Amino acid sequence: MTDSPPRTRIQARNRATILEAALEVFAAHGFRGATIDRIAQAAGLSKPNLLYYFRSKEALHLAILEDLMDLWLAPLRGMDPEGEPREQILTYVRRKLEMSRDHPRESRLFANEILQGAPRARPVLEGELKSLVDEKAAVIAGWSASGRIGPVDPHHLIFSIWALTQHYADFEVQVGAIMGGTDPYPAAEIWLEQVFGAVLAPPGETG
Amino acid sequence: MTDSPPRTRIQARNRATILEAALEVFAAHGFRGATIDRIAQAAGLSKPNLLYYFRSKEALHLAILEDLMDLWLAPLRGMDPEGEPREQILTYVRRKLEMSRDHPRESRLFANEILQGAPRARPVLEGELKSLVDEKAAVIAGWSASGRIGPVDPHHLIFSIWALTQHYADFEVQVGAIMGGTDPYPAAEIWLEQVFGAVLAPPGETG
DNA sequence: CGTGATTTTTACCGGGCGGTCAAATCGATG
DNA sequence: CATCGATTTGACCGCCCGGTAAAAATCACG
Repeated sequence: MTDSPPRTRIQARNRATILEAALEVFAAHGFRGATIDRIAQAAGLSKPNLLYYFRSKEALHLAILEDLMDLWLAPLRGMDPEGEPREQILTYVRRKLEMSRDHPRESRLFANEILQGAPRARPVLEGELKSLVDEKAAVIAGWSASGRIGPVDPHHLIFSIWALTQHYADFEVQVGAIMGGTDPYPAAEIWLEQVFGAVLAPPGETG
Repeated sequence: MTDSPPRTRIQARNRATILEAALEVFAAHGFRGATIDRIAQAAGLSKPNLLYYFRSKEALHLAILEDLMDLWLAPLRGMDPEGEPREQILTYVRRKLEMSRDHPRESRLFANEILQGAPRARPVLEGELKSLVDEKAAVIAGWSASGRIGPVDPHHLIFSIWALTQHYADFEVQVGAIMGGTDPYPAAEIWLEQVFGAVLAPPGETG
């Protein structure tokens, strides 16, 4: 009754509302810090009513995680082995940065999960994520070996892209405290292009 | 009775033990996820006994935060305006990476705090941290303007150093899942030197 | 508009958590 | 070894939280 595609209009609407509210609350307070009551309130429902749609807090969190995975990995999946290497990687960087700007809650929810030791997401990390990363790392290694980009450590390059882009979402408060009221994203976009442009440049070139 | 320098040997020993245990538990579970009971147990004390040394969970967390601040900002403070620019920055990167390797719990505790919106650390961010960062950013800007390093955005350069180095502590589980059992730090050190070396290079130079 | 399924509400439970209190124990000092 | 402060313990409180049960309200459909 709680799983499987929604059978009624009400179910579809409420499940979506709940997921949205839960994303907000989980991202802001982490799993333990979030309470069903708060999520229900944010969704405009009573607690038992929410539990009518999701068996448990755990199930709700898991549902979000699954929903998010596709969105989250899309930019990396979109990196085309047949494309122009430098452009592919810089596009990946740009799309990841847009992800932080447009979906900071998703970023913080993931960050929370990983920080706590990924108690719920570990299978995904070791399965889907690892194989995708290994696949794309191989592509980058190929580009690097053929001299189309400079010599790079593909895995650490990917880590760097994650770290640099997600930082603006996950540590938003800190960035904000230091930058005052200034929106960091325009400058960040330019900066990240500069950083990765420099790293990817084949030896002997100058930007 | 709970504040001020410890008056007895027992107090000094127990306060230290508690802080150590609390660091462990707070880093692993966040503020809300950590329980006084768990911390007390990890410290080998009873819950009321712990509360004899720290008035409340809040006070304990705050004490840790204060204790940590010096350790945490030391690498940035150590950046010498009179030193050789490239070396100063690369040394900062190296020291920050060592911080992630040798003090991952501290890193994760901070990350947790910031992620939750820095409810307890915000004053420090907007005061001490901001002024230190602004000061060092000005130094870097000077180096950049005088052409001793390439043109960089000082604030975003600092953010990048934080993001890249802390990533290895805060997202350790994810890095571990992808790298298998391999220790990422040796490769990370080389990689980060490569990255920042490339970014800092004055135009026209080649590494 | 009646009827059966769906949705929502009200009331509640058991456990855990932050914190208190008073009594008991320990430990240094004379 | 007596004494007094420092330390530790056990018992407890009130609140919140995740989750349940069953009745009540609502809805879709003939």
